[in-house]
Amino acid sequence: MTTIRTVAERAGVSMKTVSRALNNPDSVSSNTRERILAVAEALNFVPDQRARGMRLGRSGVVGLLTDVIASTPCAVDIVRGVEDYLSEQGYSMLIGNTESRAGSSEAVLRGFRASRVEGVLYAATYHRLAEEFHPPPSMPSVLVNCFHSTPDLPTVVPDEERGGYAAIEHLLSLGHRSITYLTLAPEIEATRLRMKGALRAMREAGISATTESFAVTGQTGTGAFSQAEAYEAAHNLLLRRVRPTAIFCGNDEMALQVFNAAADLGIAIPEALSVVGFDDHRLFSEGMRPGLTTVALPYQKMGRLAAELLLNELGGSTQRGVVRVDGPLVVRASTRAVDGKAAPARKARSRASAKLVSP
Amino acid sequence: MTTIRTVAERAGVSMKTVSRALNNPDSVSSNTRERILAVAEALNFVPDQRARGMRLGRSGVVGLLTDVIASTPCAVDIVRGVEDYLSEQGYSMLIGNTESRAGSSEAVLRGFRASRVEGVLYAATYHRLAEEFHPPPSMPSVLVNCFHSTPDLPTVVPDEERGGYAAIEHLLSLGHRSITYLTLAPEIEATRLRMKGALRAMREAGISATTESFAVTGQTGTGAFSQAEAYEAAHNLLLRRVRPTAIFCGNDEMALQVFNAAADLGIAIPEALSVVGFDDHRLFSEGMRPGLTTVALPYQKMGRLAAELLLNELGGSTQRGVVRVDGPLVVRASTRAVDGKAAPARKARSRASAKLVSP
DNA sequence: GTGAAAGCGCTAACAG
DNA sequence: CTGTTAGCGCTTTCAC
Repeated sequence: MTTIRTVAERAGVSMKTVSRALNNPDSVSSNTRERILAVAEALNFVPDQRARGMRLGRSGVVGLLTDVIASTPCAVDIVRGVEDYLSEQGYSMLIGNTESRAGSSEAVLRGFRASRVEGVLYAATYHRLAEEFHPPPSMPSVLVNCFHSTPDLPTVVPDEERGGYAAIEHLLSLGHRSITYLTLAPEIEATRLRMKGALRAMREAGISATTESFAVTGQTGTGAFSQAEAYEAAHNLLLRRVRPTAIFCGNDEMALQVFNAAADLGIAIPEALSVVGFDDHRLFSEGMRPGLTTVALPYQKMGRLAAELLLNELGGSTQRGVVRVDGPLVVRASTRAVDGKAAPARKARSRASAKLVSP
Repeated sequence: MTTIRTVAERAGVSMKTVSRALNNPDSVSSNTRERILAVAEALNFVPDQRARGMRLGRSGVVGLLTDVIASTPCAVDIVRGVEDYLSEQGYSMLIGNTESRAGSSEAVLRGFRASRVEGVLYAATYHRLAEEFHPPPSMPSVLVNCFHSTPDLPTVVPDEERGGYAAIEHLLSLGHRSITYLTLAPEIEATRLRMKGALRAMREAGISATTESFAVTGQTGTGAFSQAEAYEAAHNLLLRRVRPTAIFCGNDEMALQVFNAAADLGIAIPEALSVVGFDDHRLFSEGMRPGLTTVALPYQKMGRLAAELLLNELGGSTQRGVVRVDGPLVVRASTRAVDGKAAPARKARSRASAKLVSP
């Protein structure tokens, strides 16, 4: 591996001049600068980030700590967003996973400290309280897709309330009045917030609704086996004497179970029933027939923003508190006006699903 | 940040003795060792990996370069597998994404070189030829889920041929004789290899089949919009005068389109049609009704193995060539014997889906 | 505009 | 068994 010394010798200057030519070009005569850069290029010289960092007192590395990233595949978009921004800013990203070490993040954080990361991002698989993460003092931290009871940490989460509002507002605009919310487990933060937004939309439309009259719990836990529960809940819901004309689901998987239950009962979607999902897992929402209208979770944007907050904090900013990021409602073919008119498509990609409707 | 010097002073020994106590405990009297470790613990001392690496001539860091990780969420399991093994071995992992820099991996690799990574893993989103990756000389590299025309690189890929064989063998064991393979785009490597395995299974059962008689192309590209194509292909297939009793699909999304087409035509799965998928995207395969029998892609195992190969190579081993990793056939409820008997469940988790069949 | 020396935190080689 | 010296590759004084 060629070093700055080799470059200096080959260019006939001192090491420091090479260093200057690379880091502060203006402080070197353009003559020698060109020569140095040419030599560096020819030797394929890349300065050692570690040595540089040691001298400068900053590593140029940020650590990303994730919980069980596997269970919600789309959460990788968080990682992408983080990586995008960090690389734009000349930072490198170390990544570590809590799961591998039996739920303890201590070992990973120790590794991060050993690499002298300048800050840490803690990303959760789903929006939740993350008390298990103990932000190391002297290591600026930002929470992504989770939050802390002591909210003095910068935090980036999806705007669940707006999501719930947007979904219900959409259904109301299509003329639906008999709407049910098939929720995720009630103890989940997302459930509470989306409910709030959904009820607000109902109220604003002059429809009286309470949590009790409005919600059916489709999922009592966060495990993988809850899809059977969701099917049963949807099935029972669709057998009610007064059947809703629209169902808003806690996530896209649950929407799929609503599709399944509706198919088994001979209820056509969207003709006899409109369905809205949440998350916009594209494999689902574009693959289902009809294409699923759903609220997207803005994971990539959240990742970017979180990285930005962290780097700002490293730069001296002290912005604290929670930032809520808006996710768009993606209208596809699973929602339709009660009088039979199709919902207006709002996104280009809903065309693909539209084609699926009448193949 | 406390350094080894502070620890040395507090413990009343030299820096080198502290170093020894940490890295080569036996070379220090147990007496002073205990004292040193206690002080280090109390000061929350973590040695600077960068300084250590500079001195030792090894960074303890490996780079993982991915292409467009977003499009196939389950490929994150590769990352998990890699991270698991690396952290077990005391390595850190830098991660970089090609996509962000307009398809060029040069910038990311430069960053890796700057951090003096000891080796690089290149992971692709789907099994394919990856000529765009130019393994930097002097940086040991391993390919994951992709391969190179000059096959002197260690390479880890799924055993597609065995997967195709396992799927068809399963259907044959259920008595199916009229089987069609709804393939991914024919130019994809996976298609060719699975076809090979599938045809071998047919031949061994004494059934004559050729690519032409056996295959229907359900997807001509790798883009997201191909689901409409898959639906149409499935639809046409199911309208044939002699309809197959079983369909083997190129992936789980296509299996979903087969479900959709079958539902629209009033064909019951698995009673009148058995369906096998590929990938085992669990959100799909467990969420579909009936649960989808599918061949799992062993991404996590592949990641682990690739990391292992890389570390071995760093240790001097020179194992070259392609390693194929086996993925299990996960039997759920979408396949059934032609005479009506249910398929024997082979995995515990198929119980969940089994419940979904008769809720 | 450029160079010499010192030091970031650590450890291998050589004393003692 | 333990301490001293030198140096990994780089950059910041402080001279010239």
